[in-house]
Amino acid sequence: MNVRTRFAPSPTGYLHIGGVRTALFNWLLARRHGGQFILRIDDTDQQRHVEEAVALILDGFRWMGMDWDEGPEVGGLHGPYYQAQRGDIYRAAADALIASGHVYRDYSSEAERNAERAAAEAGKKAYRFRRKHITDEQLAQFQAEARPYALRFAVPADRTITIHDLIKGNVEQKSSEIGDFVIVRPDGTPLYNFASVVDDAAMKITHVVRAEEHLANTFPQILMFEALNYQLPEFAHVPYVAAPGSKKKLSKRDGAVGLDEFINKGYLPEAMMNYLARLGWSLDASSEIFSRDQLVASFSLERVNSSPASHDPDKLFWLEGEWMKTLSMERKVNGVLPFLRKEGLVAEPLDEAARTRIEAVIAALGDRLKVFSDILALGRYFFTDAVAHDPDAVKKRLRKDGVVNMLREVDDVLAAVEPYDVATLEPAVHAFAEARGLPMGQVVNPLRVAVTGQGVGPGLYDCLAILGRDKCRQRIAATLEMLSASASA
RNA sequence: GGCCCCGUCGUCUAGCCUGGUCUAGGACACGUGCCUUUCACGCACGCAACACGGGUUCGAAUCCCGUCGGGGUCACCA
Repeated sequence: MNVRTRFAPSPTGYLHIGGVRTALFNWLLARRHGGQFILRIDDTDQQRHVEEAVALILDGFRWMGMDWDEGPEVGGLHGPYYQAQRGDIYRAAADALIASGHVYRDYSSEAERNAERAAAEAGKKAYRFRRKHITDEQLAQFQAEARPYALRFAVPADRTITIHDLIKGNVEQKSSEIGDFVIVRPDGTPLYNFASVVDDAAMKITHVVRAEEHLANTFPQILMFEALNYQLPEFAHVPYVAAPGSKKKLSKRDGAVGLDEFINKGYLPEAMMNYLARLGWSLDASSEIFSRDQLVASFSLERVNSSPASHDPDKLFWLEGEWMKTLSMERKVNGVLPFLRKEGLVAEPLDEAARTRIEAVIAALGDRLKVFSDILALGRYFFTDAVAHDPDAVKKRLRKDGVVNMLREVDDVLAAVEPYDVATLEPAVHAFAEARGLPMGQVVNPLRVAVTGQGVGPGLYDCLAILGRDKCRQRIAATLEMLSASASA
C-alpha cells in the first residue's frame, strides 16, 4: 500500500513543538514506507489567514529537514492545498450529501441554541443538537424570506462507531452521544469536521496521524466518510505533550515552546528531530541517539506511547551537545557566524584571518559549545576589547594575597616568551610557577580571570595564544589598575 | 456533569498484548569520586518508580473490577 500522510495546521502564527512532533511522526511514517507527506493549510475559519504564519511553518519544516511532497510552494495533483481555496470541492460534496439525504437545513437562531445549551448545562447534561421539526408552511416562509440556514449532518440514532486507532487501540462511541453537527455555515464556508474529511479523501490520505484532541472528532468524521462513500483511512491519535515536570498540557506559558525559539538560540535540527522523535516514541530499551536516516528506518506507530509525555528541556540540551560534537568545523563556523554578526563582533566582509580566528576559538571551546549562541556566552571576550570582569571570579581568584605581584611578574614572562604560542607559553608559565614555589592553580586561575574576565573557560594557554601577546598584556594591566583602584577606594 | 483517553524512577522510556527470566532495565537530570589549571568532556559509583484498593492465579508491573488523579470532548474553532 502506498502510504500518504498529512499535516494540516491552521496558520495561527507560531509553530508549537508539540505540533512539530505530530508533523514529524507523519513525515517519518511516510518516509518509512516510501510514501508521500502532504502539507495542507487548514484556514477555513481564519479570516486571519496570515501569509506570514504559513511562511513560519514552511521555514520551520525546512529547518527540520521535513520535506513535503505536496502542498504550498510545491503544488501537487490534489491541490489547492489551502482549504480557503477549495470551496468548489466542498460545495460538490455538500450537494452530494443533500442529495443522499444525510444533511438538512437548520434555520435555528443563535439565541435559540444558546438557550438550549444553557438548559443542558444547568441540568448537568451534555448538549446535543437534534433536528427541529418544521412544518411545510414554516419552511415555505423561511425560503420566501431567504432566511439563512446552516447545513447539519443528521446523525443516525442507534449506532456504535468504532475507531481502530493505531495508537489508542479500539475506541467506541454511541452515536447518541453525538449531536447533529454543522458542516456548512450559512455563508457557505465549511467546518473542520466536514472539510477535513473531504480533503483527506480527495488527497488520498491513508493514515491520519494527529493530536489526541481530535479523537472525539473522529466519530462524526467516520459517519461523514461513510455518508460520502469514501474509503476510511487509518487513524492514529498522538497524546499531547505536557509541560516540564507536569502532566498538564504544554502551553506558551511554560517557557520556550515555539520552534523558532530553539532555532534562534542556535539549536541543531538533528538534535531537535532526535529529541522530538524520542518524545513519546522509542525503538527499544536503550537506544537514544537517532540520526534522521535511522529514524526513517526504524519509526513505527506501534511503538508510539499511548500516554502523554512531558517536554524535557534538559534532555533536549543533552542531545544537542551530543549532536554538536559530531559537527564539522565548517558547519560550526557557519552556525556561529550569525550570532557574532548580530552583535557586530566580526568585520564585514569576513576575511581569512577572522575565519581562522573563529575556528581557533571553536577548537578551544571544544565540547563547551553546545548551542551556537554559546559562542556569545562563552567566547565573547575573544572578539571584543571590552572585557567585563565577572564579580564572582574576581572575588574568588583575584582578591587574594600575592596576586597583584604574581600578575606583574607573569606579565614579564609573557613579554619575554618567544614565540608566543601554546607550545612555548605552557612550559614558560610552568617554569615561572615552579621558580616562585607556587601551585599551578594559583598562577593559572588568576591569570585566566585577568585575561578573559571569566572564572571558567577553555584551557588557559589556548586563551593566551588566541588573544595574542598585546591583548593579554593590556588586559593584565587593566586588571591591575582595577584592583588597585577598588582596593584604595 | 455525560462520554472518551491516559496513569512504571523528578523526566524520557523498556517490560504489559503472549503472567514467572523484574530483588523492574537503559537514558536525562541530580549526588559522590576519579581525571584536571577552571569549566566542559570522559570514566566509576550512587539516589530514585510499577497511583491506590480489591479480585483471578501456585505466581501480577503484566489479566479483571473499583477508587483516585490527569487529559480530551460535548462550537455555525481547528
